[in-house]
Amino acid sequence: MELSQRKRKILRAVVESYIETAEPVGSKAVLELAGLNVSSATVRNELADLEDLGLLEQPHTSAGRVPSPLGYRIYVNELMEEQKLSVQETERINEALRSKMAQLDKVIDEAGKLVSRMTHYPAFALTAAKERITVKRFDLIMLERSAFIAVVLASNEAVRNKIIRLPAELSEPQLQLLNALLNTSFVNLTLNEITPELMRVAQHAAGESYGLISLVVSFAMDVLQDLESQSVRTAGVTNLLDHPEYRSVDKAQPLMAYLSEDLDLTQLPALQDEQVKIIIGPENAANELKDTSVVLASYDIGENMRGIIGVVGPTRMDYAKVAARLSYFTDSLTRMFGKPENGLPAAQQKEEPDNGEE
Amino acid sequence: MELSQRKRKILRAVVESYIETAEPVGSKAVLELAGLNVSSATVRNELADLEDLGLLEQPHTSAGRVPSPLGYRIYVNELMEEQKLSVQETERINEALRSKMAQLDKVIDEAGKLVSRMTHYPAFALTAAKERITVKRFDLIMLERSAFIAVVLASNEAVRNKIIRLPAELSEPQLQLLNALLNTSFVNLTLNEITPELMRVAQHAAGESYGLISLVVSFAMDVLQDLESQSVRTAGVTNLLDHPEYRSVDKAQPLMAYLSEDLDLTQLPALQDEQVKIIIGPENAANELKDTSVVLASYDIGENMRGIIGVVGPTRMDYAKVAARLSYFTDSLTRMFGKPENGLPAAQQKEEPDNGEE
DNA sequence: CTTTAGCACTCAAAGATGCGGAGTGCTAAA
DNA sequence: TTTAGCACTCCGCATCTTTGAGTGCTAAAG
Repeated sequence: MELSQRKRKILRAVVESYIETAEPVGSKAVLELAGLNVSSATVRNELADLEDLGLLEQPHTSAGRVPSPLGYRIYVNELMEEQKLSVQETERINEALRSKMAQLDKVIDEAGKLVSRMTHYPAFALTAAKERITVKRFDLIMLERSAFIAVVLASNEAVRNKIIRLPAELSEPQLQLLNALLNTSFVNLTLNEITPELMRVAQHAAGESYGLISLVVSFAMDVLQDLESQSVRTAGVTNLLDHPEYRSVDKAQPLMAYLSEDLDLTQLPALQDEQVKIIIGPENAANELKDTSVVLASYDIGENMRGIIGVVGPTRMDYAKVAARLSYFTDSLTRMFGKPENGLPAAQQKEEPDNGEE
Repeated sequence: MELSQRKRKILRAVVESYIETAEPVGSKAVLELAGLNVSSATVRNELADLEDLGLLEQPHTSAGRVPSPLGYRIYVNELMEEQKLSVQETERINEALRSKMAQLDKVIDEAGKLVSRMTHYPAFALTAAKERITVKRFDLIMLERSAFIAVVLASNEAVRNKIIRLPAELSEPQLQLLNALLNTSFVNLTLNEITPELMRVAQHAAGESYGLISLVVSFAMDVLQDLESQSVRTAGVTNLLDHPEYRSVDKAQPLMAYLSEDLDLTQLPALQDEQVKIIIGPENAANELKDTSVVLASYDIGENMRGIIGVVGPTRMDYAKVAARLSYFTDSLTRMFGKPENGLPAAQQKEEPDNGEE
């Protein structure tokens, strides 16, 4: 479908005005905004054409026009101009990243908050493993005679630990033995490769040990589970209330509840690398989002993890602004977590963005 | 101030009816609810008296009565009946505790969510150290030639770790030396006892080491800071919208923003042991809460940590219900985290509610 | 002294009415 | 193809009215 230059100008004017004011746009307003040298009647004819094409809608006869989802789609694909961030703004983002993101664990949490604050829309953030995660190494640290710390290093460089207490005492050599056994039998296995049989065999090899093996291994399994599971975090849900389409509680409530409680990630579309994806209204798989738009972007944490950040807002969302901020933000994150090329420079910066534990 | 028996009955009827319906209560309604054998005119006289005493208010002449904050206070202190939880409900709570709270770290998070779900009001949860926390022990685990894991065991039994990468290589003996030095110089010190001088001295004692000491120690300081800082978590904020006093966005928005972003804990009153505290409307220190009530209860995690859980709602909150659930919940938590009396029974249960790390 | 019945009064909430204005579609002329 | 003109539509807003729940007061009864 080819639109005339004038129609494109008009469509763009309608979308941008509606984004700004949330009021239906009339022919006179278009005239000014698009800077056309024709009369309002001409514009009206064009508007009627655009409506026939399904790009605009009329809330009722004799009201101005409002973009339809399809209209937004065309705007986003063809008419929208890339927004540049101001230097100020990029600095604010960088500053926030530097100070808040030192701990890997806090990334998801803080990322959502920051993006939400930047855009004034609710945001969510999640990370997911790119591949199955395994235990790279076990370390057991003696604490007292009847307790030790189990430290698990996972394939994605995450480290987790737990104090394990025993119903009996244990000697240092025993612990060493156990440690060695773990490091030979349970390393480089994905979650479902760790079978009960394997446990039984190892148990047997260890001789006694009060089911010690299984205590440590089941902790390791918890860790793997946890690392592989996507955890979502939602932030800034109350921002919704600032936008006129959610001034009524009846409108806002279901969406807010969905966002803060049942956000369903399986409904997200696949995401290409390095790309901002915009999903407009009914394009959303989730019913709760049929009247809202979602802007998504992804970032990489090292080699094995990837995260997604999304912004949710009314279809009348300022796509240009949100997309610009989101893509700058995720780019910065990816850069920040870029793997140290040769294995050592990370520690040279004063605050190392390394793999840390909470 | 002594209230006649009849006045007490009437006050109670007004409060309970208003709690349930959110509508001003008229003389006829009181008549039925309180089961009095007098006429409505008599009740009207009594209502007028109660209003003079400052326990009731009238939204406008010729509307029914509504409890004043003082009225709620008297109701809470003298008239409210302890609610019993149903067996079902206690079972639901216990079940949730068992399955969700295995990890210490998740307690705050989950506690807020659970309480919010139980009460249908927003809830917040936090923990705080009872005393200054110190590092009990350091362990350094060699990873590769230029990286190791630092494991810090804190005095409250929390364990934290971090991978530390170096700009140069390091031998196992060097690492051992470093480890020993840490365990002699930086153990049992509170955050502000770790001075720059101390660091310099240790640095010097270690000879070279590329500022390694300071890398590990500053990580330890981060950990101490983190463990001592109160972290708050808010949950179920959107529940507010279910209550008629927040049907208008203008009412709901500021409170929701306050709860999810700037909740200020310093404004909480001190809390006695084992007690549910109810703060009604203007009794709150924070301005944002002047029109809402807060129900607080505390629980203990082992010996050194204590947590607080709070529920926020309109002054017309179902105090009896909320207080009952909250106190049952915190009691259960305290019991669950009760220190293993003799040091070993914790591991005997199948899921040990022990000190774990995320 | 307390309680009651009766009555006039008040006020919010909800419906009815009317008007102004923004914006349209259509027609006929340029 | 564009434009001016005009009748028409319909929302939003303000005004007015009605309704009904609930009050306070008074005067009589217990």
